[in-house]
Amino acid sequence: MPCEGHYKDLLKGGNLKNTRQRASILKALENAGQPITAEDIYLLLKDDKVSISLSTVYRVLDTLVEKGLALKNTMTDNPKAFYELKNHEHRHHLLCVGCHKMLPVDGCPLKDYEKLLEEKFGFSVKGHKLEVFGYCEGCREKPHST
Amino acid sequence: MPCEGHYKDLLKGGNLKNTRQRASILKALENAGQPITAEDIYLLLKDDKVSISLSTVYRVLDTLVEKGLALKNTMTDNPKAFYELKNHEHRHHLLCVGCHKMLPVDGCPLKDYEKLLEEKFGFSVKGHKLEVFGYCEGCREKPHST
DNA sequence: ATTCATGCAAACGGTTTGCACGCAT
DNA sequence: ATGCGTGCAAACCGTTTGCATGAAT
Repeated sequence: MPCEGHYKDLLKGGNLKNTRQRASILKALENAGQPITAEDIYLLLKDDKVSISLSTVYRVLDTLVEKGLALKNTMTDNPKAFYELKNHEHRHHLLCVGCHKMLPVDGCPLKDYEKLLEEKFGFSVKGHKLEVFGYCEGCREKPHST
Repeated sequence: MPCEGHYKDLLKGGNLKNTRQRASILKALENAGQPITAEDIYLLLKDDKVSISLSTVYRVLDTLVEKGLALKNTMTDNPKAFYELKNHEHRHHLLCVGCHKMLPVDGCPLKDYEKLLEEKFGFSVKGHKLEVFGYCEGCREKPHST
């Protein structure tokens, strides 16, 4: 349960001025607890009576990613980028193509694979993106419900 | 070494008219042997004196994907979509962030993982996208060459 | 002859950018 | 006081679409 100053420190660590917009975006990302889009953030903050512009959201997110405080992701067949805080454990998400929910899964199946790539191909792995899609438990029983 | 009629059959199988543009796009995808963008195809065909428009390239690619003849992929930090023929073995690519080459890797580390997801979460996996990035053998020795 | 594919140009949508103003330091 | 951050509106760029023409069946 982080206090408000929490965001302040995060920002200071990146040599970033502690503005209301930036702190609000960090808070929104943290509250979400899963990847959300720039527009999501924009609307969340509007609801919260935080005055902000969409371009600022994009600029702040870019900065956070650049400073290593956040992660950016895109998924095929959705032009919008998703952002998440780089706080929590490394994890992936299952995308239900029925209800479009994202199911977080802790742990990562790729650790050994990356080691193998280093050894076999001399490829120095810096990161990866994994997108698994299919039907969640609820939707697999009624796959034509949409 | 497929003959020209090869493409014709592919198209017929999808109830698609056998046009010069479609056959050329299929050929370009096959020649490439790795994921390429719509613009890549457009330029390749222009060089080859095949008259075609960019929108046709997009429309044909969409159709091919829809018919299951091709795969579409997007990578974070590159807004362009990549397309490849769905001919060959399932495989992934290593993206070098130094020289931006794509290194194909046969095989897939996710088979067991997908089985696990089915069992543990009741999630019916339909497919996945994997993007591994880092430095290739050539670039890891001179990572600041760009 | 009919239906489907193509080319062109204009629209679209998410993201980026230039510039003037405002706020954190 | 200074420099970085923000808002606005316009630009950007990959992609999509409407419509009239053209080609495959």
